[in-house]
Amino acid sequence: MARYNAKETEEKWQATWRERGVFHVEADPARPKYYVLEMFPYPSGKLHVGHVRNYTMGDVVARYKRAQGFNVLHPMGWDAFGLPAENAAIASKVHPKDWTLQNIGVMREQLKRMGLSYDWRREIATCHPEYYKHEQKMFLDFLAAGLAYRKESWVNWDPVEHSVLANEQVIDGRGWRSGAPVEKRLLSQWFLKITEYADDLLDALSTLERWPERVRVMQENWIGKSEGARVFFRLKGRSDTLEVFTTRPDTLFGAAFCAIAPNHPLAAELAAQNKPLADFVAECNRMGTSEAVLETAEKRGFDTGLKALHPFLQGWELPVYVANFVLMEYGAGAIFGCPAHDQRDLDFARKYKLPVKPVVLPPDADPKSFTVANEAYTETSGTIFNSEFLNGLDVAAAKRAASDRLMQLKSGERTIAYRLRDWGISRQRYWGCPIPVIHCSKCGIVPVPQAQLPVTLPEDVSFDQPGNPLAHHPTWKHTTCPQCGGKAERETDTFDTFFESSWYFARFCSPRAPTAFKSNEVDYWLAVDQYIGGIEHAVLHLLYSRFFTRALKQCGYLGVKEPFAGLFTQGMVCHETYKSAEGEWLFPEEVTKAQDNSALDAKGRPVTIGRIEKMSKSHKNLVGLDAIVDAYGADTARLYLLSDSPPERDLEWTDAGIEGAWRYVNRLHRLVTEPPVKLAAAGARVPEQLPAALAALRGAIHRTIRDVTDDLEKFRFNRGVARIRELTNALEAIEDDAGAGTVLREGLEAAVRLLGPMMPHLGEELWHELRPGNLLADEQWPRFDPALAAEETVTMAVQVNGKLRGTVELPRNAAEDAAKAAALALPTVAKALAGKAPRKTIIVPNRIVNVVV
RNA sequence: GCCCGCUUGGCGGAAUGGUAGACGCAACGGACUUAAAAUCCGUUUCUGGGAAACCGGAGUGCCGGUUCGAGUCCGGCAGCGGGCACCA
Repeated sequence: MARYNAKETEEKWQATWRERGVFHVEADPARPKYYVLEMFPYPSGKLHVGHVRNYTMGDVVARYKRAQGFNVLHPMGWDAFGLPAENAAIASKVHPKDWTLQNIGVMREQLKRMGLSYDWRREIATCHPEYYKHEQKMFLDFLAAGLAYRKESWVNWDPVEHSVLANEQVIDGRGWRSGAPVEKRLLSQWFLKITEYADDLLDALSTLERWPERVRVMQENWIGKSEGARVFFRLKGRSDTLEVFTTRPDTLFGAAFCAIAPNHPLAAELAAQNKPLADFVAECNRMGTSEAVLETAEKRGFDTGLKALHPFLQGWELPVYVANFVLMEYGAGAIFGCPAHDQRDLDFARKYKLPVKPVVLPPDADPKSFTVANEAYTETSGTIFNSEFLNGLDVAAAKRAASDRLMQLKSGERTIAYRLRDWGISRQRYWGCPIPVIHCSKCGIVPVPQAQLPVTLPEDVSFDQPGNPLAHHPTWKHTTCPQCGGKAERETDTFDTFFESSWYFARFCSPRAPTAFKSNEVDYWLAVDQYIGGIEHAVLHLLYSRFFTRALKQCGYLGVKEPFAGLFTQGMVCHETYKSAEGEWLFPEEVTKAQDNSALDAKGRPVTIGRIEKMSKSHKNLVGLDAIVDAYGADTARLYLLSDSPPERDLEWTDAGIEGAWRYVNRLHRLVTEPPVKLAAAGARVPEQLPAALAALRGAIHRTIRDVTDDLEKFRFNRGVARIRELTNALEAIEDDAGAGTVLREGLEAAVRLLGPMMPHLGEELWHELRPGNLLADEQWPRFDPALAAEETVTMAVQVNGKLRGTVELPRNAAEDAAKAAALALPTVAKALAGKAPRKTIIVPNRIVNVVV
């Protein structure tokens, strides 16, 4: 028996699709559109099977929507700027551009072998000036609109990457790529005003109905909105005030101290005349900010001797401390401490012997005896006491009353604080988009005139010394000031690479347009209807893109503010890990597994089988894509990636699993090419009257069409595959009878069409076998007949007191009396009743009869 | 600490409040074969009785509740995973 020749077949149909331009697409206002997009890859080298899971899912959606008549945009490109290219340049003397373009070449061919339905004419790579020149213009527009600005600030410095990182790129105090503990440095940097949109980014989350709840919650937490008040404390003996932020103005009468951040301007001012304070501030700045340090760090303060005057009570003086736990970046960089109702303030108060006065009385507590010992009362239920005009109010009312009084006294106002901070976009790296500004000693910072764009990267760079090659370049940065014509220097920082990925989805609509976007194209295609990618971008790329789209809208580029109407976050592909006796990671192909599941390396030495982890270069637990496609074909890999786990969960890649998918590919191929009964001619009608078994099979065919369609709508690919396998099993078991050939044909055609989006090459091949002439890719999605899908007889479960005692076969929609009679006629039911008369009978039509005694 | 999510056979996983374990993987037994591969058939939640056909009992992390009926809904607990966190 001939095995399916995947390689030959897949190449044949890929050539056909390519020659006929089947997946070329143009905007067409007369047709409904559907934009499917998978997060585009960084061209890091070669693809492994873990990379292609989300492309496969996107392709299923694209092909399915196409078959349903949508005008489907499904593009692919390359997030081509980034640090690995520079690291490769340093390590192996290859130019980042050459390295990147070469990788793109390799990966493009790998993707093409997967048979993905991309319109390859729309391919973009973000490292080309034809792409990045547009974002240079965007930046200048943002600058003009006040959405981009430069400031000196304490930034996250990655000592391994020799560059700044955004807050979103610091994970547990370490660089997101390098894993190195991040240091703080004071640098002048470019920022985008994402905080300007904090409220809108938060509010609009509720409109993203087709986003995973999880991602929305993560963005909500990241934005971190807190409603509260600013309080201006007058300072004794000074004319200025100290501003603090609090979410609990209701506890102002419980205040015991104020504290400011070590890098607060007031701290700097006081330290100038106070050596011990200066030493304390210096010590705080030396301290790391990693999680481990913070966990163990002692809460420490330094009494400045300054006194803050309480806004509500004349003569009440609070000591002002510099404290190591107060952050300059949040709120006002200063707090007031209420020890009774904040655990950290309580610890601080005990340490420095400050008073602890409770002002919120818990429900049922006695105002005369209630005290706070070692645990602050942080709940917001209770009544305010010890608080003058706030006494007797609940917490919410007291917050309002306190804020109102602050306003009256001009000692404060309501405000909202966000955890979100502006997006620092400067990177001290070569392989990125140059920031189009010029530094002039006379004119200051001057934008590059739009007519001079793009500012292109110089190609003749050297990576011999650490730091930014652009800064070391002998000539590139030297230029003239566009304003005064004098000597000036170019900005040598480049954009964070998340800049490029914040608008690429819109560029795909008109990828060769001379301007960034053609309005008729972006208006037609955006927003992306279905976006697919990893959860790791929940607060990176996905938040930046939402902000960027709003900024582009503000500057007149686009009409939409939300880029992605639907989002699906797929699980990762995992694999066992292997370690040699020396403790070195081993690739799966270096390991041989024995029957008892023990493992040996190439030289026969024992190998430790480690945890199942996400496929990654660092763990070497990779399965190369080429080897799998060579051995089994793209369709087998696609089927496995879709069928073995629900798409949002992780999937473990195993040899046995891919073998199982390969078996099914061959089985289906055989079923069509060597059918168990002679197939009727194409287009032959199914007879009206069929033997019972064939009628039942026909019902199953139509139910499968109905249910698989529903599964694809709901991203339940694994369930859909299971249903089609069930149908295949039933078709294999068909017995020859009158009309069998027509029913089998109907079933096979349905199965092939339903599997088409998942296994497009096999689909074309089998469709060609069944219906020579038309491409499956051009066929409509199959329809089902509801009358046929409805079962003629149903199996009803029969319970006595909720316990299953048997089943009865009845005609669909049988009368309740008939169902009851049939159920009571069962001997097992009679036995369970033990002579007692049924008290009640519950009947759910076509499902269950429950006899209650 | 706060906020999410998850917990079903040996494994991945199915089940609009209505027959728990579809579909697959693995394992075991058998057929075909000189043999292997491939393929095909069968068994496989646990457990009691039985030579067998078969007849029973228990079972979806744990405890409780709602319901004629709970994997599914509600309350509590545990474990695992994730996000945020000196955030005032």
